[in-house]
Amino acid sequence: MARRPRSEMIVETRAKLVAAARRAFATVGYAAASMDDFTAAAGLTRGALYHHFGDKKGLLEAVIAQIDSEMSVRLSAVSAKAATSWQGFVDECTAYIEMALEPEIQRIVLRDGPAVLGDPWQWPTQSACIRSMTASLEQLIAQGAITAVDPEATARLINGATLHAAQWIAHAEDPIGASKKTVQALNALLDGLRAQAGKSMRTKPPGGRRNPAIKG
Amino acid sequence: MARRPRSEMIVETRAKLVAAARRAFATVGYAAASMDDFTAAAGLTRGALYHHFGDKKGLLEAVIAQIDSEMSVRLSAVSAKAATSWQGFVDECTAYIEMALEPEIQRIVLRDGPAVLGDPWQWPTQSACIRSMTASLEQLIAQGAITAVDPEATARLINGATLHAAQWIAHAEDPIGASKKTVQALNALLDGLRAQAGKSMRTKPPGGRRNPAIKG
DNA sequence: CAAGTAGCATACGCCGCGTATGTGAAAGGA
DNA sequence: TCCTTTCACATACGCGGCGTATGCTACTTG
Repeated sequence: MARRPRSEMIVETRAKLVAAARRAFATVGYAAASMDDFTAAAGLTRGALYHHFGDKKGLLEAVIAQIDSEMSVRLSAVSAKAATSWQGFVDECTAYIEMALEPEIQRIVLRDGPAVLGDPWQWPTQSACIRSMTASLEQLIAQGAITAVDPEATARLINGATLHAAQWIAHAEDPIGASKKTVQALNALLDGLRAQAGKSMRTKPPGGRRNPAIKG
Repeated sequence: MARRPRSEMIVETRAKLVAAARRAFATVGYAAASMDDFTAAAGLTRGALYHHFGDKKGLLEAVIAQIDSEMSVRLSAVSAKAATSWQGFVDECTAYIEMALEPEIQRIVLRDGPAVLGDPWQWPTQSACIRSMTASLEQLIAQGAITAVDPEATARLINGATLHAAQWIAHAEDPIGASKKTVQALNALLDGLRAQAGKSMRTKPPGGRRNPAIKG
């Protein structure tokens, strides 16, 4: 086989471990995932794991960091393609809900992550998404599009609202209906942020579809 | 010592186990809490635990049910003493934040609970708080105080917003300032729900204090 | 080419959970 | 009162998973 430098083997090993762990954590959960099992599935042993990540928690951190960076990329892509800042912000919120509907994100990032690693606000990674939303809000405030609330506090509130709602939607007996209701209610709440001048105008002009995201 | 009937001993044993587990879960967390340790702290052994609760998860369920019922009581007390339905609803939301600031609730109910037991919306207990807020919203809609959004979806959103924000506040470098900002932002969001006629009027008449809860 | 180092595997011990089994005391009937 | 049954709880055992200490091999560096 091709003689490859050590550095490449290392990143490949790390990637294989993270991938295997990610699969295991997503399917059976962090607690039930046996390190012997999923390292073997990656063609390695626990020795490699402890060498690279210190312990099981360290590996979970790496997995979450990976997922979180993917989320950040997706979020910025969504807000970038929006027509107005406000619409971009709303789209970002709905995109958040959509992502939180994915079982992998729910299980690893939203449930096991906080339980094992402590509050997510501590880990620097999660703050990427928060920072993105905070930046959007700051921009909107500067534009005078919304009332002058604290951007970070608002971002946290909206974040929590979307994440929790997503978990409800995912387990609802009628997920499609639940998501529609949620997006409607979310729009109503977000309208509270809009500057008084625009209060009578809803997120989208009347007649248009309320929100295209969360396709049934 | 007094000869007491068996049934009394049983409920006392259960109560001792729940109390000991609650203490252990709150301090070191569910995963790190050794059953041998905290049953011994209660003057019992794991035998009693398995007899009454089946397994460790069963005991966690019992602990959460206990905490949750306490939360329900506190919430309904708050909303009951409010002057108007709307104010009662807002107070309920802020009370939610206050409770979510307590380390015990954060750790057991908000972090370990979902990770071990699955999404909280599944367990019947948590729904008590949700149901309370849903009922408040339904009443407000019937009164025409707020726009006709779906009550349950809205309750979930607000619930998630307050819970997440509380976790942020708890770990913020300036918890007092963070809580003030959060309550302001929450009020702005909630204003989005108010019927158009009242849109110009904020949660409290201008001149009054914005929100008395979350005392600094 | 030799020495050092780092990536990873192997081996061992400990702890914690779950289950199977045992025991003593309360409940119930004659 | 005495015997029997039941049940609350303790004890004993085995298994699996984590963490660490140690060893081996191969790449790097002078």
